[in-house]
Amino acid sequence: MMRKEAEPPATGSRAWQRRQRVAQILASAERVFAEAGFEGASMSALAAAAGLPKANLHYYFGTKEALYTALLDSILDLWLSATDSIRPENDPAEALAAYIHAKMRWSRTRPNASKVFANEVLHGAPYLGSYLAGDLRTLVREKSRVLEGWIAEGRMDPVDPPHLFFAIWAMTQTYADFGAQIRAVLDRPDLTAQDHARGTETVLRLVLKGCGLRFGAAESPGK
Amino acid sequence: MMRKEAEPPATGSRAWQRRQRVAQILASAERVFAEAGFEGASMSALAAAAGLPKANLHYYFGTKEALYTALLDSILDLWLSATDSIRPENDPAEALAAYIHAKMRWSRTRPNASKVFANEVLHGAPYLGSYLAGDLRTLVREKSRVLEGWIAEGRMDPVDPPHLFFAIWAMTQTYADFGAQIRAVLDRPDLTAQDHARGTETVLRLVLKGCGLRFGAAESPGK
DNA sequence: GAGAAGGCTGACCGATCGGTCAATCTTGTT
DNA sequence: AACAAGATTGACCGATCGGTCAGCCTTCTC
Repeated sequence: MMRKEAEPPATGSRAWQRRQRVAQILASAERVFAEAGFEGASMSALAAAAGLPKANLHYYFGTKEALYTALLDSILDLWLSATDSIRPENDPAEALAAYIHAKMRWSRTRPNASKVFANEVLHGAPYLGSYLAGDLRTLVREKSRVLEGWIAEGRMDPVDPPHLFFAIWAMTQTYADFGAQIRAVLDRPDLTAQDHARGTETVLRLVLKGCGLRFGAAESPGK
Repeated sequence: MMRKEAEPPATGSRAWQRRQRVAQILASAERVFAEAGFEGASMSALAAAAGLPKANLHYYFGTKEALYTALLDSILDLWLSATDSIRPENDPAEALAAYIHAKMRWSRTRPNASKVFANEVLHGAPYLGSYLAGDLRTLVREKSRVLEGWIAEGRMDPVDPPHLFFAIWAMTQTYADFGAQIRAVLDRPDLTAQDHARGTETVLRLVLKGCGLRFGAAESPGK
């Protein structure tokens, strides 16, 4: 649950190589955990996906649980980074639109990360629980206060801020988490750029108009 | 994927007892599969939850996979039953509101069923795939045509119908599937009736206003 | 009330699970 | 060149997995 950057080790050094290996294992593990879930992903499958012997994963992470939580930890950073646009001095419509765009982009570019997160929460968040009740709750309260400010100033309709966040998370992440269902219904082997554009436009429309804000076509911000 | 009602067997008869047992096993299996996923739910755990010896489950269902697909099958009926209100002769606002209410009610009363379904889709719908590409796709096309009719008549804004369905599914089911996250953020051991009311109101607001339809408070249908 | 059929279950099976470890190889330091 | 520390791996472990089966019990039929 901690983030630390600091002293980047010299390229090629021992510590650097170690980080490379760890990153390589986490990248392939993200795919396996997304497809199979925590219980369904076996250490041998994770090892095969990483192109390494099973014992090597245990050398780096100790246990399957530790590998999983390390992966979750790396995914969490992505989850929070998109709310930056929601600040009191910004325009509500532009801020929410930027947030939605960021979330939709994340679903398109990192669907497996989204699925790992979704799977964790779906099964009761046994490892993420304390984080959800901690950092995330704090973040939502903070951003909710911004929305309440906008509402009090008459800049948007009185939408319940936490529930608005739940709705935005749900609508944007569904394109990653439930991509199989969307692909099946739309009859596509993969979602096209146009599908994503239409999805983004639909989410923008519901949220912006739902909050009493202006909504032009996807990329025309004018009134 | 088939539905059959026909000849209800006499109470107390052999066939009747068998159905009772099957229903009892499916009910407890729904809970276990929802909490642990397909791979995470062991036959011994399923047996313990049902209060029966493991071999008894195999007697009724043969394999774990058969038990799982039987459960999925029983859940699917619920999934489709709520779209009845979306018919050309109905009022768009009332029809969508009824649909959303039905979906929200389902999330509150049958969260485990929703989770089992979500877990299946999340991991690529290996068992439901053909259903999603069959019955569900057909249903969405049919209902989308109704929405397109309303749009053509100027009775609602030009929202992309399939994506509107994706959004509604996502927003309503999130209260079941990601309930752990919502409870954590709201700091509740369980969601209250008021939480659900606020969630319902938020979804109604986004969808109705997003579609250019009237939206009064939750239960006041007036202009 | 005897036989058949269906319901039930303890004991067991091979396969696979997550994890361990000693031996070996590679790399950095001196 | 010699040594230490880190990295790698095949072989192996006990536990648990899904599944099987022979035998017992209960219930219905005639």
